Amino acid sequence: MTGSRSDGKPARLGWWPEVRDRSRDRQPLTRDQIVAAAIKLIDAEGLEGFSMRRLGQELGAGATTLYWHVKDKDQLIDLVLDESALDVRLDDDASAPWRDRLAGLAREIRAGLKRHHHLAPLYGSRIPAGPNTLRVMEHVLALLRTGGYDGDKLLLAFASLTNYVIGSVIMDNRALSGPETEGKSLEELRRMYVAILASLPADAFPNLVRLMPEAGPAAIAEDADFEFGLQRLLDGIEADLTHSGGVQPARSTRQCDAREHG
Amino acid sequence: MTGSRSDGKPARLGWWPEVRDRSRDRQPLTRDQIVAAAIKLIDAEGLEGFSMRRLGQELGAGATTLYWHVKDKDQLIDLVLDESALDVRLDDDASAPWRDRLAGLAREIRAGLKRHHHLAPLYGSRIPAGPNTLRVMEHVLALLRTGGYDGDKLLLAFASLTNYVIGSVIMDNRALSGPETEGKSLEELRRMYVAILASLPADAFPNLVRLMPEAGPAAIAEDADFEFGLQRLLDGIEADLTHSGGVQPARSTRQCDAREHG
DNA sequence: TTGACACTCGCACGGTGTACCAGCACTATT
DNA sequence: AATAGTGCTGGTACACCGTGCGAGTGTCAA
Repeated sequence: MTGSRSDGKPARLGWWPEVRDRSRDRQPLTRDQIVAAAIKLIDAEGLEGFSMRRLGQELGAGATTLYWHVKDKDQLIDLVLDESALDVRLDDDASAPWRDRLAGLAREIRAGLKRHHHLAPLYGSRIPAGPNTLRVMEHVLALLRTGGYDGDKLLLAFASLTNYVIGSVIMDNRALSGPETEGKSLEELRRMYVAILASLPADAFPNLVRLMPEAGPAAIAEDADFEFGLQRLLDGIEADLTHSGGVQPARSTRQCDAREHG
Repeated sequence: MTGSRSDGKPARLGWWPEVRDRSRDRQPLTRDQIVAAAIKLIDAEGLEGFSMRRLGQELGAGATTLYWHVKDKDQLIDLVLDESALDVRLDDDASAPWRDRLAGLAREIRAGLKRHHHLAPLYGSRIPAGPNTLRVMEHVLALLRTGGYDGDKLLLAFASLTNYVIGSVIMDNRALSGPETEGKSLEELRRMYVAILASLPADAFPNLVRLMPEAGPAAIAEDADFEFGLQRLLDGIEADLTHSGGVQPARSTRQCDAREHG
């Protein structure tokens, strides 16, 4: 990737200055550059392959140089997580029915997080509060308010949806990115699970053994489980809103800054 | 903790054999002992404080001794996770309405996992398939089948519930076990979040700023969000069952080994 | 010319997981 | 009784990690 280093040539000392990363050698490194490189590195090699030394190397810099721009590996990861939240697209169609908008938003968040699926395990241990993450949260809250949620229930509905979406991303990730599942096709994965479950003792785990043979490919399809549960959750939320006097038609209550005109 | 070692006494050599961990010095170490000690250590000090050297020390053994009984730190963690699944209590009241049984089961799984809340981040990166975990899964599947689920939808409903429960445990954990939130009371936590959210720019995040002041203590109460979403999810599931011809009275369909007689 | 400042990075420390292997206490076999 | 095996222990060593420290660089202001 960097200039050839070990190819004998004396390389015209000082003329073509024989360096690795031209773009950096004059300008100082930037926090943004570091975060971007970190995301790229993690996307490419997963969290295992991510270390400060390795990242420095990737940037053509010494490992400890990074500490001028960033307090910690921890802080860097927080920055990475928040930056990755930028990949959640928040354009939603304000003319669509409220429920569809909410479903679409949930799907977009999930899709955005899955764009950097190696980050998924990190959601389990830190609570990001960067501007980009907050922007996403704000958007969800606004939409929930538009639907009629308020006070206690706004918080409860918000947390429930978050639980579900994050949970689905995490569960997906761990099913798809183990060392032995990495890069397998869906059909291969299905066969693998069938084999594993079929090997279980049928007397102790009758339902597990029957599970995969009975379920067709549609049930294994990407997002199928997420979509099913999402619809059930929205069923319940909708019912809750109508029951408790809230309204769910598209454009009734106060706007609450839900970016109706995007 | 161990016997006094450096207190001058010759210690009656060989009579009271002056060792640290009596129970071990004759019998060899056991994998079960190791796993148990690992859980205890993680419960006490979190994942940070857990290393092979530290664990060995805790057992009065050399660090590398553990590798005779266990392949990897990775494998050890898998064993720990599966062992911790034993703390999920699966006694349910077969005479209760189906929906209540399912809710109770979900609550129990969540409660069981939260008994070792330091393990929560690990659910994000590995997919446990030990006997105890499978036992829990089997139980959920059996109950879902009792309710009328089958084929594709059985898998979908199972995955949805799992997503939600695991997600809620993970989100809870990360809200409650950061370095700055550890051991705070609920009221303190609430105040903390209020302060954080209140400090945000109100024009960019109007709904986030209003969120906490509007939500009363009931919305912050432990399990409140979990319970709300669970009920909404079950609303949807129930509706789905009645709509698609399934039945949801308590004791109708085939038993499917749901341990009706506990 | 002299500072001050922004920035880079080599060195070193204390930690990690774990491969390797020499050693121990038994038990079974000769 | 001597020997060989076998189950188990743990010390040493290696490669890697995050990161504090401080000596170095280049640039710009005074």
